[in-house]
Amino acid sequence: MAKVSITDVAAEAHVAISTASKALNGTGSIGKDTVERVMEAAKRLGYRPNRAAQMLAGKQKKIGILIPDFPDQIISCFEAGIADAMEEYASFGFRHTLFRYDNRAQGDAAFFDGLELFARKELVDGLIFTPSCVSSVCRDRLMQLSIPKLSLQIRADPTICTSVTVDEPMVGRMAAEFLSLFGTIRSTGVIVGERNIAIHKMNLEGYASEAAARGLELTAIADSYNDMNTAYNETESMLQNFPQIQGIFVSSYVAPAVCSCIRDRGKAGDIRVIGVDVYKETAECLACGLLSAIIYQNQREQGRQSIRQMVSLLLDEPTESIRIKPELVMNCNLSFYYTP
Amino acid sequence: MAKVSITDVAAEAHVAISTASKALNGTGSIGKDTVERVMEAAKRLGYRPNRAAQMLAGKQKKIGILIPDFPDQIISCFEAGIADAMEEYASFGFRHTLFRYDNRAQGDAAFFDGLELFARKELVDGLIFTPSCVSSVCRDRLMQLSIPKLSLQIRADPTICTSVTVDEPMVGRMAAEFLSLFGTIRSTGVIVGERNIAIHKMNLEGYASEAAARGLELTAIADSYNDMNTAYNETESMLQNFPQIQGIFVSSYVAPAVCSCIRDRGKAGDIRVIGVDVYKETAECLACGLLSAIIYQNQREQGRQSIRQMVSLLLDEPTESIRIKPELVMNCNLSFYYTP
DNA sequence: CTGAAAGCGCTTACAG
DNA sequence: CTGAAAGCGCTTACAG
Repeated sequence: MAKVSITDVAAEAHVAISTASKALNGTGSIGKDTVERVMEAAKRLGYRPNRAAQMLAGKQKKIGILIPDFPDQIISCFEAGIADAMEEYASFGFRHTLFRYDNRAQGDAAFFDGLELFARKELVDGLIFTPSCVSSVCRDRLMQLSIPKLSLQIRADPTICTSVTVDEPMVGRMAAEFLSLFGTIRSTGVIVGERNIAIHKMNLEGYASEAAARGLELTAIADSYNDMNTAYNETESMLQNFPQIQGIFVSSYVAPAVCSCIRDRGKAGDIRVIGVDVYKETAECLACGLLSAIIYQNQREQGRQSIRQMVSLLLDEPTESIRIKPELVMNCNLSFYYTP
Repeated sequence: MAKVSITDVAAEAHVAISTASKALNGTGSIGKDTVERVMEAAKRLGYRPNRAAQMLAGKQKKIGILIPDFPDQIISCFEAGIADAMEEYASFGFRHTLFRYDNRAQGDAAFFDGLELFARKELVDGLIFTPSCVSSVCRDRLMQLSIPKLSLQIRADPTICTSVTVDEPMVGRMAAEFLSLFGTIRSTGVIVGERNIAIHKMNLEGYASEAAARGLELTAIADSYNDMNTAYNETESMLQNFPQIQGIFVSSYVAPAVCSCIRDRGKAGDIRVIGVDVYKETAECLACGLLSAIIYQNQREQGRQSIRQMVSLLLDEPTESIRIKPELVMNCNLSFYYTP
């Protein structure tokens, strides 16, 4: 099976190489039947384009990345994964520009500004973004962009583009199974980010179903609105109102506040807490035992895969949304996930 | 920062492009001072070779892979990871040939045959292998091969080549931490493959140190010699001689036999078992609860990374041995690791 | 709508 | 020891 090149395809279809190239890529204007003939020839011969040659001949592709800037430690994980993958592709001719928008600003203004930056200057060939919004305005604006798009971290409407996210329900399920392992826990509580935001809802649903299957009771649910103080207070009232609770799952990055509250109330050791994501504060809680485990949402791998997907997109290969697997972090393997 | 190419380097060093190329790659024969001048120019300009162009111009690189054929389900995981990565690199011009040697045959004959196959025909530019042996003969034979080499799954003598393996001690440590989570387990046993084989020894040492740190007693150790019947019998006598044991770590793929024995003796539920690696039988034990968790030695990632490393090696980039992180598999996330 | 030609950045015979 | 030239497989102005 000798390697078949575009020259072979062109010959087989009785056209010039340049014509074959245009037909294959859908660029320029070529006769409908010519396209058909070339496509058939390519399929018959089992033609697979040589990426190295494509990169060398075409202009260098540039990937634009638009992500939030808070919370910094977690966003940095995405960046690390992106850097990982880019290092690999950079030597093949891919470039990238990363822009962080202020996701604590009023509304979605900062997100749109970032979008304009990339779109107006036409300086990127593909865009990876984390939407700050679900509004129809956002949707429309994104639809206007004719370059390949990919949503990172937050699942986008599939009619807009494919997504790379963690498997959200699995995060909750793993937390529930973990708490059930102890055998001694019966009543549990969950502190989510904000119940009616899709991602947190999915976390919660996963937790609820797995908890039910394992005989764990879901006694109380509270929203932290991603705020440490709120989380502390909600934990306090949860402990007061439901003294039977022995396990808590914190599905956003406020687990340290929950741990503080439990320690302050002298309940450390009595209540098992499982949080999400690995960063300085959760790592410390895990090390000192206030946190029994962490479900790592694998931001690094999410970042890495988003680049791979975008490269495929830019090379016209078909792609599908993917769900990255969460990983359970205990004390001994923490070093694989976090270095002070 | 405009992209700097070999043309720029050649100009800066006042030599022809072809001379610059040879100097940079150490091919052909060129004056010592010329090489120096080119190298300096390259460094000054921050030259980074374009891989796409290298692949296109050079002859297509072929990677040879020589791995055992037993146990099939586990070796297939390595293969899957290799296929993953090759799919990516194939479109850039890399090829590969995989050969499985019979690792249940007499001595190391089959391994050497495989080695000869690749070496004699000179049909590969780089070799990834899983050594069946640690003999000095093996060592010498490998040293003779002048192509880039990489040891997969089993750590090779670093003077021979770099390795891609799991973090062996961590496998044991995670098992110990997991068993300690229950809070009710005090006395534990370990069933290893073969105590004086390096990889199993490292598993055991990791387990022992983490167990000690967590107040777990390491009551008994037995060798299974990777044989199901032996494992069954060893478990039987362990249960008999040490009835106080409440947790068992099985560090080779014979966990199903250990589970069977425990079930047959009516001890299911009383003794927590944690095994390694995900395949049909362990997946079933996990699903039915005989196994409480599995430490996945991430063969797939090992396979994937071995290809990436080899690609780097073939492109003359520096590499270091890497230790892949094991992952804890519970019931709910089993689907990420195994599909019937 | 189609094709001949230049060129992407490199390596490798080949000739000096 | 050094260099001029061909060519890897593609894309993209450019000319018809």
